[in-house]
Amino acid sequence: MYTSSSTYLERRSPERLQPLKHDSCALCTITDGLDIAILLNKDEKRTSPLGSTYTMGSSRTELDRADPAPQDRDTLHLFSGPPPLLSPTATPCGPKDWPLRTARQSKRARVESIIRDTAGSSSQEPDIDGATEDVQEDKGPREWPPDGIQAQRAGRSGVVGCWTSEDLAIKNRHQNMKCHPLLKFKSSGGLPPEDWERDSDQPKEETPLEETHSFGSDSPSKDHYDIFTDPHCGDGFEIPSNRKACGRKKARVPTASSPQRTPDMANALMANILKYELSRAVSMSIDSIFKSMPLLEHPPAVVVMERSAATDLPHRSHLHRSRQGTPPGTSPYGEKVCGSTLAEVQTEALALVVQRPPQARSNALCGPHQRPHGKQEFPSSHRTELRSEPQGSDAMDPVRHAKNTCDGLKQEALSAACTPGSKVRCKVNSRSSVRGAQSSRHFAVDPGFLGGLCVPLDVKARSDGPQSMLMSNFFSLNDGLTTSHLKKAKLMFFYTRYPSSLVLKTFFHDVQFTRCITSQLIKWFSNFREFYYIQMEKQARQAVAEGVAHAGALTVGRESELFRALNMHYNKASDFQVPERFLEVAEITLREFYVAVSLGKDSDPSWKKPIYKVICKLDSDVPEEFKAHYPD
DNA sequence: CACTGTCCTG
DNA sequence: CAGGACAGTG
Repeated sequence: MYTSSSTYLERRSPERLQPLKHDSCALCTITDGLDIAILLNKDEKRTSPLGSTYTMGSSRTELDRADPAPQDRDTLHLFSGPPPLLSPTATPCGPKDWPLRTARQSKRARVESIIRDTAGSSSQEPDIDGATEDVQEDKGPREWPPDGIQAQRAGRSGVVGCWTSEDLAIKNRHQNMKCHPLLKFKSSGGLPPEDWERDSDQPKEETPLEETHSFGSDSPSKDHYDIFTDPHCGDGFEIPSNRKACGRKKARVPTASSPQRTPDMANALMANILKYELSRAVSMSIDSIFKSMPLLEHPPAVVVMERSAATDLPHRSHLHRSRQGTPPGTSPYGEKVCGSTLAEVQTEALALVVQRPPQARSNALCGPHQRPHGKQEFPSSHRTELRSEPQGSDAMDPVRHAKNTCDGLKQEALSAACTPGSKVRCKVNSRSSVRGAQSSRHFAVDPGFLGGLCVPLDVKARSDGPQSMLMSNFFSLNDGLTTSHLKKAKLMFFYTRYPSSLVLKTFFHDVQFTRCITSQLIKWFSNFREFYYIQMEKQARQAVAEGVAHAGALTVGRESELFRALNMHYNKASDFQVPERFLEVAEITLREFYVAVSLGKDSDPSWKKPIYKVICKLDSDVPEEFKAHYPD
């Protein structure tokens, strides 16, 4: 759930850092949580502005504020994930001889700080909350960053406008604080990253993904005090891989003056804090999930929502981009996400939302397949196979319903998905739709799931994980043509070689007819015709070459070579009883070609056109059965 | 100009 | 089977 959110930031952060690395001014423009770590890191290098992270946390308890450590940890933890930029061999960000021992000391110091603060230890400013105390307390090794920098950041990032009155009140009480870095989260997403952060701060919350990529693997315990150096942080600009660790590590150097407290007290306090943070994190993550739900419910709105995505929850905007063909490894912000893929980022969350037991899924969406079949052209021996395809039109009903609820704008958006950039999309659609099945380079997605969901072929082929699976399910359900559609089209070809768009819409009523879909269907039939005419011409030339006396001598029977070729192409499984009429039409076509060839008309570049004209008049009505089901 | 169909190519 | 170029049509 929220893990993905935090992971998102974690993955992203290194990228955001990149440009900053060499340009300290860039700090001013950063609007998400990253700069916090940067600031902390940088500041800590000189001295550390710990405690600053607290003052503005208006929603936090006094206890929280009293101790900068947890907050600090949280903040830094934002970058504790498996940054793609980090190599497994990343060197520690701090001195190599900073061992876990130091970490324990830091922990201890933090707890002590909590105790001290809650006990109402002295402060130079009586009405000041813990943050200031912390500042005072850590005054030795830490300093506030130059006011100029903070003010600059505040100004440029527009953070000030986001301050709550309480924040401001607190701010006013702290002359040293020009701006609280954490406030920036308010302008960058609504969900305080520290909350996501906190989530992942709990070892239990760590996803397998994070574990595999845990660059802090040196310490299996996921101790956040592990120290790593981002290889991209040159010149001592250290970005903790376990970023929080890095920053915190330095920040939390215990002071010699730290009073000793009993471990029991510390534990109790820590437990309380933990409890509080946990419950808060859970509720926040639930909120974030619900915030992103509308997206899933109204797929066509994607384009419309795109604009706001940038200012929305990061993982949400991320979804948009992924869906819109953002090249793999490119973040919604156009940055390369080195190493990790965005798909990975979303994997857990989406899997949680979508995955259900195959059967339940199938039933839920598609329902029992009801085939109003008459015998007609369908041999009973194949009835089972035909019925087995759960992609009845019923299956699409939910989608159609959803579509119907869309307003014009959304319809337009959906249409747009197939127009301007549509070519790309269409390509993906049909191209992979046919080949995807065979192309095993596509990924392991529960086939039962996809089939049960009546997911378009392209989706099946493209699915490179639960992420794209979810995307596609909601986005493409009604704009993709499936193999079943293709098969149906081929069988329809036995009746109509030149279907009108009305016929297409009638018999493919379960797909959202965009221009893209329409032309794809038209293209299909065009291809069918192409093959058909090629076979006819080939056969006619062969007849001419064989010295067939007259056209009447040419017949097309079910045993003929010509018919076999055609049947193999349009009815590969031979599970469809080809209508007699088709044999007649084929015969007529063959004779037309024979006559033309034998008369030497083929010297005319457009000699086939008259034939086409004849053939297009031979179309017959497509049986009603084709409206009802997929002959797959 | 948009759409459709054919032809060629991959 | 799809994409692209091209031509014909309304």
